Amino acid sequence: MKYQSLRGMKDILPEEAPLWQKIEAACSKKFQQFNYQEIRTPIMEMTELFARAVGQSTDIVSKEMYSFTDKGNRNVVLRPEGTAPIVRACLEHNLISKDKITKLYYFGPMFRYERPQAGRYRQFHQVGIEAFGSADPALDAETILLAVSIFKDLGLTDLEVDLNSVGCKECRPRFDSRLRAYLKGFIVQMCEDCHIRYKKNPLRILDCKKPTCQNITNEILQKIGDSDYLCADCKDHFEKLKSILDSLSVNYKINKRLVRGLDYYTKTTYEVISSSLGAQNAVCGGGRYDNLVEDFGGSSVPAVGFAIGMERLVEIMKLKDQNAKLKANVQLYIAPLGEEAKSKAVEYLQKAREAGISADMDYQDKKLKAQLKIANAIGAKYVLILGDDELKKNIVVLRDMQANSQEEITFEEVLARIR
RNA sequence: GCGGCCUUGGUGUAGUGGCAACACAGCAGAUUGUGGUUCUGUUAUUACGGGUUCGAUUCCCGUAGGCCGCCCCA
Repeated sequence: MKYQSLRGMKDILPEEAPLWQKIEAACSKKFQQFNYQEIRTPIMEMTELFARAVGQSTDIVSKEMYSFTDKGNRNVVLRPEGTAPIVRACLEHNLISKDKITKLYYFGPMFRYERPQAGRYRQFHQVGIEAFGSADPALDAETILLAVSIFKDLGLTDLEVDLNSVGCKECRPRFDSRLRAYLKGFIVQMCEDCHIRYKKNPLRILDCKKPTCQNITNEILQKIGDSDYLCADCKDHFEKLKSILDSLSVNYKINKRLVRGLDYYTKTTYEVISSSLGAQNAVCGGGRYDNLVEDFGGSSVPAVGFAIGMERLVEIMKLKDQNAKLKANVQLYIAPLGEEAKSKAVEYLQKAREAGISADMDYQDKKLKAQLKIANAIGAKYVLILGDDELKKNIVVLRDMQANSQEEITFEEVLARIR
């Protein structure tokens, strides 16, 4: 084979596309119920946008961006995530302010130059939401509930919501230095990556999966207690969020090791994870980002949002529902026999379609037998057979494929019958 | 970016240092214009490039891609 798709990119084939459509439909229905509006931003942005929002030292920015210079010598990237472009668009078009709530959703491809693996692609798709204008934990809860209800609508039950708070710009630095102090004596025993994290982002050490590192952090997590490291405001926010979720009967698990890799998160962070996905188990990730709008030069507008990974969601759906494949359902298949019949068939086909009937015909001059075979394969309900005899009599043979019966009627009667 | 495993028709799988096998799908046919069953035929430069060899699909090296783990995340 001469050409193949680029590494980490994949084709969504007709067989799988209906599943994507089903998911997209379920999402947009929910978004509307929750009063979110769609926004579509370009897939390319200036490099700086992400360096600033996501964080210079994060993996996404430091090694995973598809960046290049365009013909005008601009530094551009294929977007690695959806939040930064939306904040940019909102500020550019004045969509947000601290006096009003703005709720948006998006759907589209994202790009990260990583080593591909199951559930991890270089081009992948996210559906996500962003809600601007309120620091109320009830809004955090709304976003979590929205994600959960989408999964529920899709019939997915074995998912787990992990919840944490990473604090704000007041308490996070304090916690970082407290963590460093705790870890100081143990750091020599820890892994290489944790040494880097110790300097760059000590919170991430909690997220390390190596047993030796976890043993050390286990003790620390116990010492730290429930949410002692948070300031009064963040602690109150976290407590309120938990009680709202409790009152809504949303199941969640506090996971103090949940630290997300994007620098803009403050207070609430959460993930929805599936046990059936292997290492790449997060189907949805989100949280609050109260400083991002201000960092981008806007006024101080708090915000919260999430993103769902489409490929991973599709994967779970496929595991759950092996026979989710949908056949094309054509109502009428026209089978002409001979040249004269073919031109009449083209005319009938167009009339049927204009009447709102999904219809198709043979374009390969196949024998009747072969045409019926195709009609059967595509799941046609009726086949209209048109040969010299029928042309003479100005009627058609309408065959009911399920009932295994057929009759001679006029084309007008066919339309009336099927419609 | 690091480590491990893998790559044979459209799909799923055999197999051997000497003609590449099977199933399913596809297409064609089984006397006139009738499908979903049956039968017959047909469908591959064994991922790509190089090396060893009289001869490589098989052994070796490289490349590409996939999968798994790390990292990270959706």
